[in-house]
Amino acid sequence: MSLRLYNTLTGQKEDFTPLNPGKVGMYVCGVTVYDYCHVGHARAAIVFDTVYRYLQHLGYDVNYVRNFTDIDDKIIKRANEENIGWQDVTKKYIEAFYEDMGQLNIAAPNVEPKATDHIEGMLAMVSSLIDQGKAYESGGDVYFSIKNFPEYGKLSGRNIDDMMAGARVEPGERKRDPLDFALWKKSKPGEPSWDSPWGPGRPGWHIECSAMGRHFLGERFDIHGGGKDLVFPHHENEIAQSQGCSGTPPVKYWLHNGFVNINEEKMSKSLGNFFTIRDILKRYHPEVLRLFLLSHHYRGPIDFADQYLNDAEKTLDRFYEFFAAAQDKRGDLKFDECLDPNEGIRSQPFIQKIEEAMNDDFNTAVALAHLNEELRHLNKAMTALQKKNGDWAGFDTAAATLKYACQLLGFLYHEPKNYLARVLETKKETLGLDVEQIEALIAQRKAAREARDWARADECRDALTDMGIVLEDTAEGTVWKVK
RNA sequence: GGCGCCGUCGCCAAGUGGCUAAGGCCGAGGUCUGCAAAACCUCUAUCGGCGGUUCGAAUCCGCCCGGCGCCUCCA
Repeated sequence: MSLRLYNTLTGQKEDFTPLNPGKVGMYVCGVTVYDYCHVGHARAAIVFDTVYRYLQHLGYDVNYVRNFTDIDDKIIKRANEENIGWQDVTKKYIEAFYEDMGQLNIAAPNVEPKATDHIEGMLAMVSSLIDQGKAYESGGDVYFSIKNFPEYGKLSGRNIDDMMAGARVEPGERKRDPLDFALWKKSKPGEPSWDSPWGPGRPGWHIECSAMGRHFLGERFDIHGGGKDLVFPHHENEIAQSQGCSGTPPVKYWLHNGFVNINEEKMSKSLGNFFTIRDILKRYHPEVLRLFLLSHHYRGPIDFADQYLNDAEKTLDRFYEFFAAAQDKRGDLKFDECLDPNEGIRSQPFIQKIEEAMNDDFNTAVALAHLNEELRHLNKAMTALQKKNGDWAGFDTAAATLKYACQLLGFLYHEPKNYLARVLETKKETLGLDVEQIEALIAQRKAAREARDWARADECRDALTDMGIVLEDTAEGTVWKVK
């Protein structure tokens, strides 16, 4: 079975057949850099990171473009509020974006263009649209003329007449039809501007992505992604502009991820119910957030709450604890080296199960179910091998395969001991644990146990239990963790 | 008002015409352990309601109830 994916344009799952065999051109709408990213942005980044990783796993040569919108009303507003230059705003938040993406282990796209570096391409498209009679200049603005693009609405499933009925023109706009949208905006005094045949101004948001996509990926490419909220009007308008210019639908497959909700309402700036990525990462490991987001299908909504992150954390802990234990048993063995490069990871039966799940429109939830099952099998195998001191070769390969599969989904990139230490460190801080007291109690318990004073030993543990601390007696001594 | 989505075990979540309805968390019992923990084993749902189509439906259709999104900037 080969990859099938849900195409917003057709409303169906379709077989994925790239325009050029073996190659994939993919454009994903990035962020407007006027503030820190929230968990909703993280979801989009992680969803398309997963798509990117998986396409590469399948052997495609992927050209992945993700842009920055670095000129926009909100950026200008922000700059005015903070009384700094608009480039200071974009520079600051682009840096913050890279920090967040780095933390989340989002693979870098091939190109990350900024809109302001592609003004010329935008001007060329706008001019072309005017020449073809599909756009018009009006008082220094340029608008796309909806009625000259009969297919308008095909992505979002709307028809022009219905939309016309409900549309209104904002005061100050110079449109012929209410649905016409700005390709170029005349700039007000003091605002950033670029010269154009229609006077100084700046590009409309939609033309940015059209121009950058076309520049890097051509007039027609395979995949265009973004959040569901971009379907209309942003992506609808991209189609109108690009197809208006070239005569060709610009994108073969449109992919859209669902929202992150808080108490079943969309997380958004305007509702004020958002958490920034950096807020969350103060309390949870980045891979916890990723695992949580991947435990749901990418197109559906996700409700966000600490409880769910806690669940994901427990799952992730199990994986790392397994690999920490396996590493102990296997000494200096590097699991990565247990896979025969000549044989190819894709021939592994377990990987084929993962592929079966992922081929079905990136069903990461099912893939995770397989990972959990495999983890259980390997825990069992590890215990059995230890008892019998059997042949570990099969185990090593299976563990290496499991690790590969986890990393395919973007987690298990850390040394198990480092991960576990980092999680513990975070909890010490967030819970304000008194480590000295904990360790003193553990020492007392150790002394009591050596004296075979079980009653006293249990008192120590009970005291720790009340503090939320769980003890584990291992061959190397007693370790503790937070429940 | 227009378009669309969702309602599956206490919680999260796959499954969208037919094997015993995945998986995780929580809970119960067990193996192991001085006792625990971890790990492992076992157990826990007939799919919002009603009606229909079908040999057969959580899965298709209709109606109802409940929740949400887009239609303005938004991942």
